[in-house]
Parts: sequence; structure tokens; C-alpha cells
Amino acid sequence: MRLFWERGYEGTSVADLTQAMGITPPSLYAAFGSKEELYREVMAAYRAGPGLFTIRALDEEPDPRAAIRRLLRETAMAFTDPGQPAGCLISTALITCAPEHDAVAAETARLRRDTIAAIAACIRRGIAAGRWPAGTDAGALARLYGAVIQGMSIQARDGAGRDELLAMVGQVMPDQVMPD
Amino acid sequence: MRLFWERGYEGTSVADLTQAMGITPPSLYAAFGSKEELYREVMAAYRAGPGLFTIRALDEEPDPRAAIRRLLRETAMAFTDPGQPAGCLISTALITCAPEHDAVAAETARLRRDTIAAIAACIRRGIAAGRWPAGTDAGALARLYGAVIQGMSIQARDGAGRDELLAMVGQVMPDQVMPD
DNA sequence: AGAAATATATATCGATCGCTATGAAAAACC
DNA sequence: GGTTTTTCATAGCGATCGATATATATTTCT
Repeated sequence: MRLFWERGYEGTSVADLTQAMGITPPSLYAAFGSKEELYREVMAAYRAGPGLFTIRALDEEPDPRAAIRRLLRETAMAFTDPGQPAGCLISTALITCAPEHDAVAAETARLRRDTIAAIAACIRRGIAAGRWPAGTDAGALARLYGAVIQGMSIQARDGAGRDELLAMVGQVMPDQVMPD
Repeated sequence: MRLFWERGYEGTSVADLTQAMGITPPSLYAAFGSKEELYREVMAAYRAGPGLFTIRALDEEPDPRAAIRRLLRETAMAFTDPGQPAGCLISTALITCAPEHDAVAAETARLRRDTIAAIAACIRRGIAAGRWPAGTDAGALARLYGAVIQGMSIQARDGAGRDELLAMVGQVMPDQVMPD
């Protein structure tokens, strides 16, 4: 997971993986079938581990608006965790790739769309609860928050610090907003 | 440019490039020196061509606030232009890569930071002109708009349409905003 | 026209890619 | 204890990676 997280799918070789695991290629293939299958398992493990905070923020918070705020703030924290690679394993993975990796790239894209859909569902609950105006475009707002998360992943990898990302979140989840 | 745009740096081989150009490897190396040097020239050509609208929006618009709005809207249009690959050649390039490509990845990251710095400069002009409140955190707001652009690049590649991206922009550059 | 210089293609270079056949060592079972 | 099954490493598979040495055309200049 660590290697794919740091170097991406195409930037990680089977030799890198076997060396990091302390095993030989036949063991890797016996256990995972292929590099692509291993990557799928890594994505699942990431969602169940380092990326679990995303679903938890959206599901555990009673107030949908507080859920979004918590999601964005915890994302800023996670993406700049000194004990982990910067950014997100999924948000910024396989955006462009060689044609032979289109299948796994499409699966990665689907996970990103799923996350935005989960945000939209949270916002729709918030609209029903009166926490956003009745006419709010939940899909568009969810895309915006999704973009903020994806942008944080890129900027964290580009060297942005935790306070910088939190300040960015403060701009899109403010306490006071000025009309245009 | 087209190949690197579609497939990324690591996903494009020299064989792909020579075939697309209708030349042989020695000609490519005589003209560009290496794949990495060619990529640098491609990034420069992108900035002077398909990506030029970014600088133009920030520089040509008299009102800084209108400049940001124009930037975001034209970005949504450009990233979903049917005549071009989806998304941005630079915004979502080389975010993760093999260690041997760290140098060119760092240069790509620098171009992204430069764009955010240009947005921040525009916002600072807008603050001076009273188009944003005096206490506005220009850097944080610029990071937010940068994230929106980067997120649009990802989502455009993931299949989002022009109207969806424009609706997202409408959420961050609204005419009316509700306090939290 | 003939000589020097440039440009392009053929045919590869060593290295690495993802992946696997073969055989030896360890564990499990009777 | 001996046999069978499982586990794992050595070695190398064909293909492709980025990059070139060599040789053949094609200009360019006198």
C-alpha cells in the first residue's frame, strides 16, 4: 500500500513490491494473482484503513452540515499526516495512464465518483433538515467538496502544509460569507 | 502533447511518440534530447497554447473578481472541450511517479504552485480594490480556487460533463451565499 | 559535378517490465 | 519415520523500456 501510495500504480514495479515485502515474485503471484489484483486489494485496504475517516465523517455525524465540515477538516489532517504518504491513494491515482491500464483506472474513477455521490447524499439529508436552502443543488455542491478533497490531495503532494489546507477548508466552509 | 495529455508521462512510451509523429527514435532524440526534455517542451507548448486561457483570464480582466469567475468558467469549458483530451495536462500530471522521474515531477508541481500564486496575486489586487473584504486570506482563497481547478481536471477525466463542472463553479462563485 | 555535411532509417543496445516454469526446502499427515 | 503436500527461491521467460551505434540517403556548398 505504501509503495502504490507514494509512487502510483505505473510508478511501482513488481520488483519494488517484492523487495518491500521481503518475498519473491512467485509468492506475490500466488497470493494476489497479478499486480493489478494486488492494487485492487490495496485500494480496498486503504478504504478500510487510512481512508476510513471519509465514510465515518459522513455517516457518524448527526448534523449533515457538521459532517461535511468534519470530512473536509479530517481530510486536511489525514493528507498531511507525517506518518503517512502525502495525499490520497485513490483521489489522485491513475488519472492518466497507458491504455493497458484503463480497466483499473476506470475502477479507481468509480471510487472517486462514489465518494462524491456519498457527499451528495449527505447534503440531500441536510437540505431535508433545513441545513441548506431548499433549492440547493446537492450534486453540484458535492462536486465542489469533492474537488476540494482532490485538490487537497494534489497540493499536499506538492508540499502544502496542514495549516494551509485547513485555511483552504475555512474558505469553503466559513462561518460568515459575503455575497458576490 | 496529445499523447502525454491523454496517457500521462509514465503512460506514454517513446515508441508511442515516434509512431504518432511518424518519425524514428534517432530523430526524436536528435530533436529533443530525451523523453524528459520533450515532456518539458510539451508543458511549455501547452501553457502557450491550450492552457493560455488561464493567464489571460487573470491578466486581461480589469475586475479581479470577474477574473476569477472567468478563470473558473473557462476552465470548466476547456477541460470538457470535445476537441481536446479531458482535463489539464499539468494540473493532474505526475502527482505520483517512480523515483527516477522525481525531477520532472517537481517541475510540474512548481507550475501548479505558480498558478495558485498567480491566483493569489489577483485576489490581493481584488482585496486592495475592495472586491473582497479587507481581512480576506488571499493565499487560502487562491488554494481553494486552485483546488477547484485541479478537481475539475480529475472529474472531467472521470467523465463529468461541461454543465456539471459549470454548476460546481456556480457553487463556489455564487451570486448569493448563505451563512453557515 | 563532386565533396563535405546533414538527416533519417535499420537494427539493435543493456536494462527492466510483468510474470512463470522448475526444483529444493519445510510443514503436515499417516 | 516416511510420504505427501505445501511453500518458497532460483533462474529466466518473451516483451518492452529509454536510448544509440552504424550505415544509407539526402542536402548543401564549392
